[in-house]
Amino acid sequence: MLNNLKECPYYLISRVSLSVTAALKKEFATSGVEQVKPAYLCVLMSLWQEDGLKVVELSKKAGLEPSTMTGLLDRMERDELVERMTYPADRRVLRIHLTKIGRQVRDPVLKVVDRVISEIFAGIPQEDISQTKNLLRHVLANANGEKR
Amino acid sequence: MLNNLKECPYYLISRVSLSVTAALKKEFATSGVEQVKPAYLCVLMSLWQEDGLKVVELSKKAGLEPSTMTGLLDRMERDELVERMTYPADRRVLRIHLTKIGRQVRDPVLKVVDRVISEIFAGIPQEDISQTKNLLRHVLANANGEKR
DNA sequence: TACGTATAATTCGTATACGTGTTAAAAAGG
DNA sequence: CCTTTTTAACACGTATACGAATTATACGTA
Repeated sequence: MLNNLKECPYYLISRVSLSVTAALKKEFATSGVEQVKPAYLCVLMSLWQEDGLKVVELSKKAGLEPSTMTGLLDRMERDELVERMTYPADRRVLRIHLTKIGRQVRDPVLKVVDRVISEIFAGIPQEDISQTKNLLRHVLANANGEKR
Repeated sequence: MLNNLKECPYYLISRVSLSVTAALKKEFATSGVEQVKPAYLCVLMSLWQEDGLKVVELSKKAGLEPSTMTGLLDRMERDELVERMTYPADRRVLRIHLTKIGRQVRDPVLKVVDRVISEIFAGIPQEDISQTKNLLRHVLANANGEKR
């Protein structure tokens, strides 16, 4: 039975997630992309690959609930990174499009992400990082598969 | 340059953290410990080891800001798991004590945590889990060490 | 075509976390 | 002592996330 916080994988994963979020937030704020927040990343990366996705498609890719995506898009629209556009072929749907700024921040944002990730993994062999990424993907598969 | 969400370690870690949180929440709710929320764990585990800690000590152990701990303790007090007690020797300090319920939930809560963790890591060799835990501890050390 | 069902997006209430600023009390330094 | 600094806890505003309920629209079927 677990009784030490530092031995608890849940504690470790949560702490790392919060630490990386804090590091990204700080770096965005001081790297000329002040309007970008860590949570925006999953939307931006999806739209840089394919612009004009629906809210449902974005939530699916990001692994977030649609209701969470609504608030995220509100803030991203306020920060002039995306726009919601109506879709006449299905009037329930909104297509999310990058603004000019949303396209322009791509390179600096990806540079920040690369820098933060390499700092956070400093001194850890690439092989270990790959193995951990595989383990995390396995865990996600467990979590999603066992829900049904 | 990263351009695929599934390759991004930050995405993987965040998703796993949220998945485990959701699984714990659901299991607590259906295992006779309805009043326990995943975020309470870091406080409960600290107090089960040593009751009567100060707010600052709890935040330090949990890796959370004191202002976050205030809200957490508000909810835990509302849910009758802990009480704030004044400390005459230093009137700025509040000592956090487990209630009777707070002590009673220990076994069922730890059982839920064990169960959820073993489900989430199903099919993954113990050795890989240990290696990942080491990597995460290393990452946390990087994150904390480089702040100064 | 009309009705029931499904889907897209949102709203609302709650939980969790941060950072800044505030207040009270203790500690330190002259 | 008295002033300055530090410390403990909290208040407040904001960001992020969930789930249940709601609204508008589309779809399937009788």
